[in-house]
Amino acid sequence: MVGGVTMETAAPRRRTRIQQEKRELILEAALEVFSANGFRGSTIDQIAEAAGMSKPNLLYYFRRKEDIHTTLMQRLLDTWLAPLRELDDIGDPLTELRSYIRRKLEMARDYPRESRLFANEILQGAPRIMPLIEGELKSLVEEKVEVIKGWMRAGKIAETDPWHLIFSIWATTQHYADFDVQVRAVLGTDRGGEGRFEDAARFLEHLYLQGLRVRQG
Amino acid sequence: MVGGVTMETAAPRRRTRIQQEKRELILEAALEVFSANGFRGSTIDQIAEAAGMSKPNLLYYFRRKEDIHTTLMQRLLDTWLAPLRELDDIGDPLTELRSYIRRKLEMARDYPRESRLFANEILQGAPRIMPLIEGELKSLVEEKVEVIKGWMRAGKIAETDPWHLIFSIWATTQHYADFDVQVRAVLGTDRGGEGRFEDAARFLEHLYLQGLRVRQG
DNA sequence: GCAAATTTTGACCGATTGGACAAACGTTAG
DNA sequence: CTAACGTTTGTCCAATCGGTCAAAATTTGC
Repeated sequence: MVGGVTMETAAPRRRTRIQQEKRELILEAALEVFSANGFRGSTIDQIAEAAGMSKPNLLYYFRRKEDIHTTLMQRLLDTWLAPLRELDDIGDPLTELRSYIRRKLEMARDYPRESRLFANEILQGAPRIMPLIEGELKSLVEEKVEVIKGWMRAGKIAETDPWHLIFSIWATTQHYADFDVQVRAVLGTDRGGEGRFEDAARFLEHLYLQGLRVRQG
Repeated sequence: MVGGVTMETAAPRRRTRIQQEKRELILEAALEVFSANGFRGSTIDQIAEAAGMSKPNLLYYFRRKEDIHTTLMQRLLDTWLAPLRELDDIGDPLTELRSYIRRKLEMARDYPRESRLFANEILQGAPRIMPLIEGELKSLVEEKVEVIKGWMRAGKIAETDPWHLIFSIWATTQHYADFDVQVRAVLGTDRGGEGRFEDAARFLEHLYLQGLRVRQG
């Protein structure tokens, strides 16, 4: 087959319709299983069952368990960093930051599995996505740190550490996905319903808007 | 032995010197292994090797893998909640909160393994410590929420949601233990040294003190 | 010093795991 | 219809897992 007229350009083979569909099915199932049990805590059998297929069948689409995980992580990082990418120079700084916080909190509410998958990976020392952290993520943060520094220099928001500002927004918002069971258990049945995200949004908005407001005098 | 003069009061047998020492050794090793790999990701062999003994020898002191984990978690929760227990009515509210934040951040710096062990357990849905969360932890938080509410009623700090204030303090401080590799990678070699905890402390102090200050006007 | 109790070890077991493989099955283009 | 290709499955394997057990080595109480 080497040198054949219809030969594909090296590695990334074109996929058939079935392959595309089944791979999506597997990734969805794997997200469910991995986020609940971690990488080592999840078995191929669990993922295969969640995807409604046999283990050898699953291994026909992903040759190794790790391949599923890395594919998942690569996709994840893109959507996960989207809110930060939108943080832009135009518009009022406090409004921009408030929008960013709200978007991050909405992601924690609507995509908790993605958040937990990511948290699991970082907790284990990020053995499989360290390059992405040191590359894509780091440079994006550096870019946005400059934006925030600009706001501070212009006297639009209080002078604080932009890096730790970003960290604290990550921490406070993702907390509601990663530590969800604890949050719900502590709040109890009455306060722990769906309204908890509204309460959290209100609190965080207050904390950050007043905390970053420029102090007069 | 039953009915002997020196009989122990039922279940909790007194331990020999060797048992006490070896159990401590095992728990220390297990903390290292569990916090790095999670419960399912850790093997008894790993723990045994880290403790410098053979697997059957380890199983002589803890009959099941889960026993090690639960023992570790029970001890952990006590020391972990100590800073919150110290949060007291006496003294200036903002000073009390600042001390609490500082203590929590110091724990993240000095006991990152404990933090990660806890995070791992919560991430997996807290299957082994849910009772402690719903019991001891919940009632402690409820108690401290009342303290904070008192401060708010007295006009000492801004009126916000005390539950989410506590959550956000947990999130922002533990972040530096649980997501340590990410924090260090993003900050880079120059800013990611030991000084990062000082920077974090300064930022969090600013954020919370100004964020909770009573607004005039 | 010695007997009883405690501690340590090597060998072993059944269950589960990630993955390989060839055969069987289905689909599709000509 | 049929040959070629893509898909699915049952079976199997070696490695690893948590845990058992009896025997050996050691410590301890007297």
